[in-house]
Amino acid sequence: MNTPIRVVIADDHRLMLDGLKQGLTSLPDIDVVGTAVDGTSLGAVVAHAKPDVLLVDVEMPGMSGLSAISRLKDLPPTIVVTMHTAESYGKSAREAGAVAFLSKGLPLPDLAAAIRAVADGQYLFDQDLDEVLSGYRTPQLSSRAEAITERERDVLRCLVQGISGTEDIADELYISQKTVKNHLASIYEKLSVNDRAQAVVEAMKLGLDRKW
Amino acid sequence: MNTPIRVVIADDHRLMLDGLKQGLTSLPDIDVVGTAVDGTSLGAVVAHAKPDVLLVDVEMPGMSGLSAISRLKDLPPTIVVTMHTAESYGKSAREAGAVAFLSKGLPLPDLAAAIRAVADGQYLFDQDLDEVLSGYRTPQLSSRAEAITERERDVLRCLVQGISGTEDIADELYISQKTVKNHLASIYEKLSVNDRAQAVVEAMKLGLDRKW
DNA sequence: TCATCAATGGGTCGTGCGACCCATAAAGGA
DNA sequence: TCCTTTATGGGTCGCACGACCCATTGATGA
Repeated sequence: MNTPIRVVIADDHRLMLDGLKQGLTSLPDIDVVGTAVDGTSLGAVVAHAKPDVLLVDVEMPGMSGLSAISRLKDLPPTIVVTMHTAESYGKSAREAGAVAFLSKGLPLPDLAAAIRAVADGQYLFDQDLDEVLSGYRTPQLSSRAEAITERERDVLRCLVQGISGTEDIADELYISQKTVKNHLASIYEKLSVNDRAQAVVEAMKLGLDRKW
Repeated sequence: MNTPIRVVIADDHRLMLDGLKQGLTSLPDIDVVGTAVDGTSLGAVVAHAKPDVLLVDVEMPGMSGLSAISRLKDLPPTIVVTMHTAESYGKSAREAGAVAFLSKGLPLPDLAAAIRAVADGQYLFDQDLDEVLSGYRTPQLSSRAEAITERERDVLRCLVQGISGTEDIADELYISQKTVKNHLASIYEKLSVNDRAQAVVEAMKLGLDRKW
């Protein structure tokens, strides 16, 4: 199972910070491991959380996002975001050590893609963002989840929707009860669980309920 | 069960919009039923989604948030948010028909509290925000969920954590297997389900996994 | 004072569930 | 060509689960 990408977010607007944190954490392959509301505390947070990717707002009171990251040594791959669409900060962001420069006008899934991209070593300064991001749009599911076949997913979806009885699932999918049991047995093995309740928990943790 | 509060959000920054949407939707008592990225489309969205509460950013290109809402008739209780801490827009917001004016520096849980407050008929313009919000901090759980007792929640928490066997739960909580079964039976009745898998699903839908 | 409810516990009964054995048809890659 | 995987199905067995019945303690409130 690919370990999730560890991200630290810095933004002085708590609403933005909390929203991003929530939105990114809900993705199965991204973990928000720390946050900062100003430039001065950022160093300590990064040193402690050891993120794979750093996400910083340019506009911050006191120390700006750019001076904050240029002051860090051992800077992880860093994405700088701004409210302005203008590329005014683009050059300075690069000079400060950032590997990506994005607008806050971007949809959240694109930011997620950008995080995956920079975690993968990409640089994102140019205009053809879409081209680079397209390769990173789908959340990387863990290997265990990938092993779940189409039909097994159907069964799992029934469980997550509250259809838990063998007979109910069989009726829902137009197959025999025995086949349902066979699929469940495969699911249990692949998810390392041993009953329906645990399967539901694992399915939700892996994000299998959100991507279909 | 109290129906969730229906909210429409308008913000030109997609990152903020998507983040807020995600963060608010994850609350058990709030539903985001529509979004707009500019002032012009807001009217149509509100007319279609019929929200209980409207959340609007002041700073938006084209038509500002304020002129957008002042143009609406049948305006639902409206919260205006701004990036600036300054109360510069406060008066204009009131004049435009808003019932609350908040900074984006607010933590997300406070925004959620504010939404509950205005849905309840409160006005939020003054400085003693904390006092008003304090009464709305905890998400209003549905009546069914409220009926779940302390000990039953312990059992439910075990389930959500993947401890599903009767004996395992009994060991975890230092009680007999019989007591576990009794608690489970009560849970099933209160949640209108009939096995552990369905109980897990319901617990997560009601947000019982996030508030303890 | 008395009733109610939460939490703890007992027992019994039937069946649904999970673990194991197996087979067959179709599809797809080596 | 053959082997692997997927989806479909059969059977058996033992135990755990859920549905009922019940009691005792302590707290809380009418």
